[in-house]
Amino acid sequence: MGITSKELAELCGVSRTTVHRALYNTGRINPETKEMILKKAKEYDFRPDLLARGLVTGKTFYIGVVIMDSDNRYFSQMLNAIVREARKKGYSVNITFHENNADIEKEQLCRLVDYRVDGIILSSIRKGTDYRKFLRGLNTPVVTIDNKVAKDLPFVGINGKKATYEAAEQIIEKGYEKVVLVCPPLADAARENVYVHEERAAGFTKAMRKHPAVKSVIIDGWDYAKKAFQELEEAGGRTAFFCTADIFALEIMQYFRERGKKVQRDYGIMGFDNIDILRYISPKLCTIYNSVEEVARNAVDLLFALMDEEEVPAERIVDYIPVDGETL
Amino acid sequence: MGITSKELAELCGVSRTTVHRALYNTGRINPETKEMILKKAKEYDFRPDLLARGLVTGKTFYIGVVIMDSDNRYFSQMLNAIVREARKKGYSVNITFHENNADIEKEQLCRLVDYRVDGIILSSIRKGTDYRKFLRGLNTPVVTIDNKVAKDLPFVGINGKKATYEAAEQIIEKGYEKVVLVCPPLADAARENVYVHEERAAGFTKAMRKHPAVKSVIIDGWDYAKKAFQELEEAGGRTAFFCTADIFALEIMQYFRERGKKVQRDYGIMGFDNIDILRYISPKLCTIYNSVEEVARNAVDLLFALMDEEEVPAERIVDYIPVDGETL
DNA sequence: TTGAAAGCGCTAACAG
DNA sequence: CTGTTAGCGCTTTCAA
Repeated sequence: MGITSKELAELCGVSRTTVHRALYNTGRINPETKEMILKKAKEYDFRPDLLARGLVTGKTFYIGVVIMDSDNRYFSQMLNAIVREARKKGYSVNITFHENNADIEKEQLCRLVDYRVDGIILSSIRKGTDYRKFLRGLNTPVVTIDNKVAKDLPFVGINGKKATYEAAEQIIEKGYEKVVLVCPPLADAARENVYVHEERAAGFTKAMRKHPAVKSVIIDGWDYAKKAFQELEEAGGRTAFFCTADIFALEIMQYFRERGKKVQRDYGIMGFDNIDILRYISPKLCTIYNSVEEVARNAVDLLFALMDEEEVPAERIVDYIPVDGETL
Repeated sequence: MGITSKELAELCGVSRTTVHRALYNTGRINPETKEMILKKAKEYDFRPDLLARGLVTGKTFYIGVVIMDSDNRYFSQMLNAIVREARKKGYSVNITFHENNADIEKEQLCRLVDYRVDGIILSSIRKGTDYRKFLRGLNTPVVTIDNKVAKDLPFVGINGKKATYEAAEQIIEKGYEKVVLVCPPLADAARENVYVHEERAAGFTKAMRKHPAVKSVIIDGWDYAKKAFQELEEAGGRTAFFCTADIFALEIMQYFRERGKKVQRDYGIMGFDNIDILRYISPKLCTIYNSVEEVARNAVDLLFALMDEEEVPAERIVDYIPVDGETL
């Protein structure tokens, strides 16, 4: 740290108030004193203590982010976009991970509030009215992303149900006789908020009901690759796997490859999210673009609106975009 | 925010000091008053204002991180590890990106200091004694990672030179008659700190000098995929590409695949870093594990030592680990 | 046009 | 064992 405003004031032979006025053009001030103060300020490289300012103004120009972690490719892209957006508006980002642990999530949220962040973006693993009450009790604007926590909490996400509905239709059109939904998180639905995946599963089942002739299977749980392989072996017609996240698709392709199964020849597969690493994967995975940048931008935007206490619609649904590939 | 310590004191009918003593076991206090205060504190969910505390104690329990961005897979893994390590020690992380812009880097560093972070981890794009002076002038412990900024600044990284030296030897042993080093950042060496890549290039050239019979080429600049392809076409013997980052290798493999070249049959290739997405890439890329977690752990560790004003060796070199694959 | 004084919420030295 | 007081560095009335 350099010099304080008090020291600067002494150096200039004026009061702290005058220094303040010179620096922030607030109130009337003699142009000459102002210039003199600015010169000295530059000379001594005065920079205000942001902690002290935050304490008195009640604004820290910080936003807090609580997500699972940044190992997950989707989240690290999200984080990147959030930091960028925030910076544009002069905000810094305080990042924390809950690591899929409900207690940690709560703890981190409290900590952020105690640091007086101006707002929070949260991808929660919790849900329900109790938790909504807790979030409200923080007395800090919170925007939820990905997983919806409760109906009336600000939320940004995509319409996953519609996306998977349409995708399933498309798969069926291609003539697959058996379509397997791979959705591991469903197994955790009792303990965690897996809204994102439930929505995607819902779209799938809705589509399958329309086509009773096509065989349909749902796989949940984290030994999904093995289960998927069994389904492929049993077969009973051309089989496609629809995964509720790209990462599951990649794991399965890997698993199948090691067992001599070739995509397109032996099976079809589709993912969801269009994470950036797909660029390096061959053959190109069919997927659905869950526009991270768009979600991030909207989340930050909505958060700022809430911080300004604007009356805003509490929900923003961003468009998804189907991405063509070579795996169906 | 909930209730303040002053309000809590009133509620309990004692002074703020007593409240403080009850909460933090400091100094003598009547067990009964203590219990009473703790009970009330819990009842009203008192949590101290961390900003105010930071202002008075001079410690914020924040560390700042300045890296390029979290699009880069290496950095997002790094970030993840740093946040984890920091949390273990009760610290939060304030994350900022410099986006390869020297001015932004400086600005972000200042901002972090003005927020009184207790220490900073920096992957810089600058170097030299002037910049070292600037960093010293921040009066905040700074640990540099990846790129060394100046000799006597705390630094954590791996021995890239030795790693590439050994790797090059290995490639040559496999009988390749031409080895191409792909190191795009070298083209930016005048403007940026590209220490990491310079080191890796140095190890390569050192090895090649030992084997004058093997043809050796160096490619820099960001149209490297095209250039690499030209080298392959010209050939003049079995050709291997040694890339100073996995990501370059992936781009090249992609580029070559689109042009009908098959790895191992038509060329050999090796990367550096062992980023996590390689797991999904087939064939498995030969590479060198740049132990992110290890680097992160050491960086945080070293930073804490500096913050405690311990006399510590300013440099920690972490081991790399060669990773076998199917691309040579 | 300038300055004095209060206060943000906390900690810490010093009295009682 | 408890309370008073001062102060971290800033902003913001209010008065001169």
